[in-house]
Amino acid sequence: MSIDELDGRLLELLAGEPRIGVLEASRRLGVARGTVQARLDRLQSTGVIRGFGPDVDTGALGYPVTAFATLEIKQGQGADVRAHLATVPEVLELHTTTGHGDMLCRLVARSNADLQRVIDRVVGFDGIVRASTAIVMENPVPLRIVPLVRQAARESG
Amino acid sequence: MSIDELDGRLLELLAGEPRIGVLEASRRLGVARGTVQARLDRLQSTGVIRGFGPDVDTGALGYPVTAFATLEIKQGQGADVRAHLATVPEVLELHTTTGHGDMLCRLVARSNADLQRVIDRVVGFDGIVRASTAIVMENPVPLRIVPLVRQAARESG
DNA sequence: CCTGCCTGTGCATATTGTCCACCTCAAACG
DNA sequence: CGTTTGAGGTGGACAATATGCACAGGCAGG
Repeated sequence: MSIDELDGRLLELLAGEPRIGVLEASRRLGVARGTVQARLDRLQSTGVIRGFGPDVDTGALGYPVTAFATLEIKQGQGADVRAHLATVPEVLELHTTTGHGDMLCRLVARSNADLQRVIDRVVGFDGIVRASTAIVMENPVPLRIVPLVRQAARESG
Repeated sequence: MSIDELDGRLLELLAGEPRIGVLEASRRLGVARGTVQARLDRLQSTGVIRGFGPDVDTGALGYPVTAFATLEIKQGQGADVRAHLATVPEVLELHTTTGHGDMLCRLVARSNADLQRVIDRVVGFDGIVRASTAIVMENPVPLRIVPLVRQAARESG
């Protein structure tokens, strides 16, 4: 289920102009519409493309502060902590990791002051032993997949 | 730029079924098509919705390993390091932060062994003093925005 | 009263999903 | 070695649907 060069170009095109339709894509890629349709279907059914969810800017939503928190969890409390964090809207993402901490989560808040409230809510839970927070100042490389897709496509051909 | 309750429901709907069109959305929300169109336009022009980029699963692409690396940067080398990291396809995201490290980046790799290669490439650069890596084992809360959107919508009404 | 927003509606155009027959290439098979 | 088979691409067709755009009317708050 690897990606070939055409898939790569298709993904790249979609990443650049997501609203473009199958027909327009086929024109730009210089292939038949059915081909694009088939590729898209395959990419979606193999799970390479999970979906086309709207890309929401939390800043514009009123949550301009982003932070990452590393959490240390009490033995055996993992499941409880996960459940707890899942109930906090400001927790956008949660990973369990190896290394010094046990979990890493991405938070947002309305302000630096508000971040304190969010953190209190996050760590105000029994299973969490320690938390260390890093506030994001700049985001020089926003989440991107095009370079990786390009590499994946190249390595398959 | 805040969000009202209708915007919230629209975003939620789009997040759940991104491929649905304006017409279908208007049916589900019980409002006129023009209204949905206007709301969508506004959400996009105010930047709340950045776009509808394809949600690519790096695992399905052949990069099942995710890791977060905290980097400590030599004074004044920030710009160079940013430029360096931007050239590494496996760097999906990069933030500059407060706290113990100076930067935090999200990496992917083809395998744990491959991760070593990626890390070597990332830290094999003059401006980087120290790096500590946390490998992601599980992702109990994948990137989500619905709960936050719901809260933002509630707080505006 | 006026402005902004939503509604319901209509229209011409473009796109979609889904068929089909045909072609080519490469791999599997006799 | 020649042949069969299958997968994938092509170009074209079709009805059904969605889109962009425009319009007039209703309703609320300033």
